[in-house]
Amino acid sequence: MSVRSLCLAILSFGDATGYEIRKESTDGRFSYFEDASFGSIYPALARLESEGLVTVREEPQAGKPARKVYSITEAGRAEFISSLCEPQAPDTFKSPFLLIALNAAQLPPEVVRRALERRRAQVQEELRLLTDTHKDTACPHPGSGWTRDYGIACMNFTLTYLEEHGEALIKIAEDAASPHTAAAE
Amino acid sequence: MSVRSLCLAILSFGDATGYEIRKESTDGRFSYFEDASFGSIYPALARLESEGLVTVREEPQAGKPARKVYSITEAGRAEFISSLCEPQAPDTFKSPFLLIALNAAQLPPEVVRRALERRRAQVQEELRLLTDTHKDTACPHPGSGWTRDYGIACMNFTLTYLEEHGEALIKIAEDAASPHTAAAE
DNA sequence: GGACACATGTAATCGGTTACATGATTAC
DNA sequence: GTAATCATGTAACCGATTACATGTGTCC
Repeated sequence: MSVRSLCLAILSFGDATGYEIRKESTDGRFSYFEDASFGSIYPALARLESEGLVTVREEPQAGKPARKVYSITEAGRAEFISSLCEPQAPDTFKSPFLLIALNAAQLPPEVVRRALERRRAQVQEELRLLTDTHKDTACPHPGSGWTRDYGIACMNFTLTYLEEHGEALIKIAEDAASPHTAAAE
Repeated sequence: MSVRSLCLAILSFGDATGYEIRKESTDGRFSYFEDASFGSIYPALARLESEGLVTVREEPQAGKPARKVYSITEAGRAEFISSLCEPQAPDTFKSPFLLIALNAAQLPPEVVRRALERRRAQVQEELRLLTDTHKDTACPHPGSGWTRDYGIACMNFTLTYLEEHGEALIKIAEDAASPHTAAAE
């Protein structure tokens, strides 16, 4: 998914500035689709405007550059919906954590322990974000409820699994670090 | 994670050619870390060799270009291990499927149904790959057992969730498509 | 006869990141 | 005082993809 489609997707949920789009793609709900930086968002937005898929309205502010609030047009919405109907790309999961886990026996136990803790914290943070969302949004799209529940279920499962099996992974690292102790056990 | 690190990671598990590295990164076990194409792998391998992190040995074959089998050196292994000790990047999950789910109410029910089916098939295929792996590899790294079990657990959970809640998502699309029928129910 | 797996490599291109440029306001 | 948030935009750079170039063996 390109930054272009990302902008369209976010704007289909409501007006936003380039700044806000970046925030949503990095932290917010849309982090599950693509994250992008300013350097790609601003040019994408300008191009979308020249193509008539979005419109801009400037809101001057004292001291700051004027906010440029973008809205999706009918043409933009149509392109977005039709892009969703095309054959979807497969979901991907990239895990630096699993690479550490895979090599647990070659690493110092503290590194493995830290990796586990980082991953746990990350999952918990995502869970927090997901459960927070449901308060403020009064069900704008019915799909967002389903999606949120799906996310919460997966994150909860992961968290439990990590808590239940994390020690086993640390033990792999410890046993490899001092095989004698392991043999004595 | 760069293609460079990916090559080192794969070679730390055993010798391989550029062709094999690509296969493992696209389909195989290493698809959880990064996938890369020939255009990036061959130059990366050449550079790693010039830096002394890997060695090559050519195996001539009749009719085909000679296989260039790469092996990791001690220096390469050291760099790989030390890269794992550095603060890890967060795990990421990118889901074209969830974008469709999020917009279920705006889409034709068949599109949603197809998306669900595609995702289900994808998870099942990953599961098959994971369960197959455990036969042929006679526990080379202890970490690979843990990683595999983790993957199987997550995939199984996802599969069950999709089977149990898929219909609800399709219903969202159907109700939005024909609100009268929904009201009559 | 055509598609696909094997096998390596280069060049053009492109999408995106990083760094730069600018600057007020608010919180610690 | 210093960091973070708000706010936009450009230019240099870079990593990676795509397409191209070449060629055999095997399966359908």
